[in-house]
Amino acid sequence: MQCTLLRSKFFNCIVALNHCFNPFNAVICSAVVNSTQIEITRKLIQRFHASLSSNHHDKQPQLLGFIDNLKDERTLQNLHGRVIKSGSIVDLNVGNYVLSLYAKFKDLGSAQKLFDEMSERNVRTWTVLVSGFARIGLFRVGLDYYARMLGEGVCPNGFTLSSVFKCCSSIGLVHNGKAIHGWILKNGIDLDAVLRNSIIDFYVKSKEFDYANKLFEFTDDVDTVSCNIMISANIQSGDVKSSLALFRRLTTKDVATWNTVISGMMKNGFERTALELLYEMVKEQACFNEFTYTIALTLVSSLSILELGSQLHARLIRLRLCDNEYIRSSLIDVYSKCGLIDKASIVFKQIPPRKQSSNINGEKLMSDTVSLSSMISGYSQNGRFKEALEMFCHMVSEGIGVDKYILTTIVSVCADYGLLSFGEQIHGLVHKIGHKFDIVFCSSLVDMYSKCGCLENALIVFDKTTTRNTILWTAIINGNAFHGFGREAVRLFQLMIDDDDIQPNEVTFVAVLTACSHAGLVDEGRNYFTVMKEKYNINPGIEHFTCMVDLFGRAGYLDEIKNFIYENNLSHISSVWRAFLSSCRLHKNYDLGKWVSEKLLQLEPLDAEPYVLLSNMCATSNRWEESAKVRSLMQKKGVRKHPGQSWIQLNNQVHSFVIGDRSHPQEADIYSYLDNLIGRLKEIGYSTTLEQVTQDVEEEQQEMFLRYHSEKLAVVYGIINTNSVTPIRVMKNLRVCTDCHNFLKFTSQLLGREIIVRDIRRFHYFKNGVCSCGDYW
DNA sequence: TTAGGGTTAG
Repeated sequence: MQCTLLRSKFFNCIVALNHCFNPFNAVICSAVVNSTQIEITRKLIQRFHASLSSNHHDKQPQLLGFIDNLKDERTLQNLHGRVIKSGSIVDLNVGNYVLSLYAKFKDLGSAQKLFDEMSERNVRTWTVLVSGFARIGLFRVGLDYYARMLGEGVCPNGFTLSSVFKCCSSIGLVHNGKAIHGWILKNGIDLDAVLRNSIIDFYVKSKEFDYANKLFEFTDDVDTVSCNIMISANIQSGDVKSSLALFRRLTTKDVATWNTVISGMMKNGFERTALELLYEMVKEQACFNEFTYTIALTLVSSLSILELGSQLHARLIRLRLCDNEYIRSSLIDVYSKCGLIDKASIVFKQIPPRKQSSNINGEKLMSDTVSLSSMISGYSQNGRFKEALEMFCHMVSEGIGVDKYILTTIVSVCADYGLLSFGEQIHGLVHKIGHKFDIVFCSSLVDMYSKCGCLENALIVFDKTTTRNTILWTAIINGNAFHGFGREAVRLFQLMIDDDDIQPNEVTFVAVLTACSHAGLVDEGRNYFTVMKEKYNINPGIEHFTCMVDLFGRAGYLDEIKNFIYENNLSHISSVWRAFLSSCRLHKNYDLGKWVSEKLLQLEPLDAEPYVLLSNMCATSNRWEESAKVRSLMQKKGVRKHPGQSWIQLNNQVHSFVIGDRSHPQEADIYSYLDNLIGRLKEIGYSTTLEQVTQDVEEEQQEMFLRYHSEKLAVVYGIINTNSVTPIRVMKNLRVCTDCHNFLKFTSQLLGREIIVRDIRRFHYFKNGVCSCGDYW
């Protein structure tokens, strides 16, 4: 019934369309066809157009009106082609109209073609091109047209100049914008509201807030748009208070006012205030637009409020707004940051087949690069490095342009995954394609080189980065801490504060406390913990408390830890007990370890670590029965140990191993070499360290548990596939065990090989039988 | 006039 009604309504529209050019019909027609019969309507419009005789040129503007309403680019192209073919152009107004529609449809390639065909041009013709290119982000091309326009003696109008100001502010041509403003004043050109607001906006975006303020103050007819720009100006200059005050004073708020203030609060770190304002907006029944939804989703993502994100998603599906690129990428981000990467992937896969816009002046414009970037980053945030890398490689092989966001994410994937050679290639690629090395990318590079074992390269990148911030400094401090250079990390921390006058943040203190802990600098660590609270007003978080426990524990101050935990009300924080337990193991304090594991198990009954550490400690003290009891309890509760995994990158491939792994194509060579190597190592003093074997079994059998640990397999794979001077770099997802540590020391001595192992805590450099950690890890 | 993706710890 509904369908018949719709069809009859549709039929009437078409009849009306065929008989007259009443725009009212076009609106009805557009409303119906938007959701149902757009293809048929398009054909009818084309047929209708074809039936027009050449003396119907006066009808062309009306036809263009239909096309405009229907957003029908194909018919526009058809009309354009037909007119060219018939040789009957196009009066200037029709030409300008078609041109503006191309610009509206963001098809600037066709616009340029038509522009070249036009025998007559006026200021509007030029302005469509200037503003069209500004709208799609090709600001330099827009300015080129502006320069050509001036060269041909055409005088710009307010619309042209508005676009020119947008181009100038977008590519940082502050002087040029100021010069044009001077020219306007000198020539007494009328500043209507649109042009005036464009100039204020230009000054705001160029961070010339004084100029913006002056122009705003001298404005008699202050409108909502200029107030919105000033709210944004205050927010950008960090004056949140003034922007909120102006917002509250404004009686006629539009959707942009709300959007500006909500996104401004969010960008300044006041997410909760932003959320309250969003609810206030709903309460006041202000209408959302696509910008509001994007801002709301970004807010949801930064606060990880999955439920609100899902509600917004449902509404966006109902409103058919999910095809908006901003909304889609924000949705992907919401699901990624809330840990639902598969849901993010579903949203990503709903992108229609890749649209590639015309190739303009050698620049390929790709749609939805940001969604791709969000997806890569989502995979990375959710630990799915392989998928992130695959997606990146796919982009490169398809010739899809990568930008600084994607490159930074990929470098950070290389850091987490320990892929030095891949990370180096990205570094080289950025050099080659001439991307600017911004500070975010550099921080990511410093971190990558540190985490891949190349602290020298991290230092080179750090030294070359002249403008430094807290994150860059923290990355290099942390790199030194991770490599065991605690004193150097502390020295850098002092340099950062004293010489560079950069404020440390909470992460910097985690790095410096870790450095103190690994270097045994107990007094310095205590001092920094106090300084953090008293001088920098940073309240210690879980990470800082855990670092302090680790600091005391490594230094053997086990009794002090107990007091520290209770004095600071930390008994509910499992990471603190975990660090305590590790210290008990390190100092072989079985009784205290048992007590600590019980505490930890009360908090984390499903965490494998306390069971494993406790059972290891029992085994070390030959309390096999107790050790077995712990293991059996673990099994009964269904707790599974996180599997140990080691990997090595050779020739652009990652080779992963687990304990006793037989899946590698070279497994026969690996095992035979390893067995032979262990025999040779025993001749120079290596013996199996049994303290980490947790089973009550015969000694020979115990040794077998250790013999094929994943790091041994990965290192042997490296030895047999590289020349004798290449350092072997292996990554491990757990802490390296005592036996493997011994094995690696003896191997480095026997074979004269440099072996670098990154475990979950730090780097170990094995050379000539010695490890850089000093057997303290 | 208002919108999206990237870096340091865990």
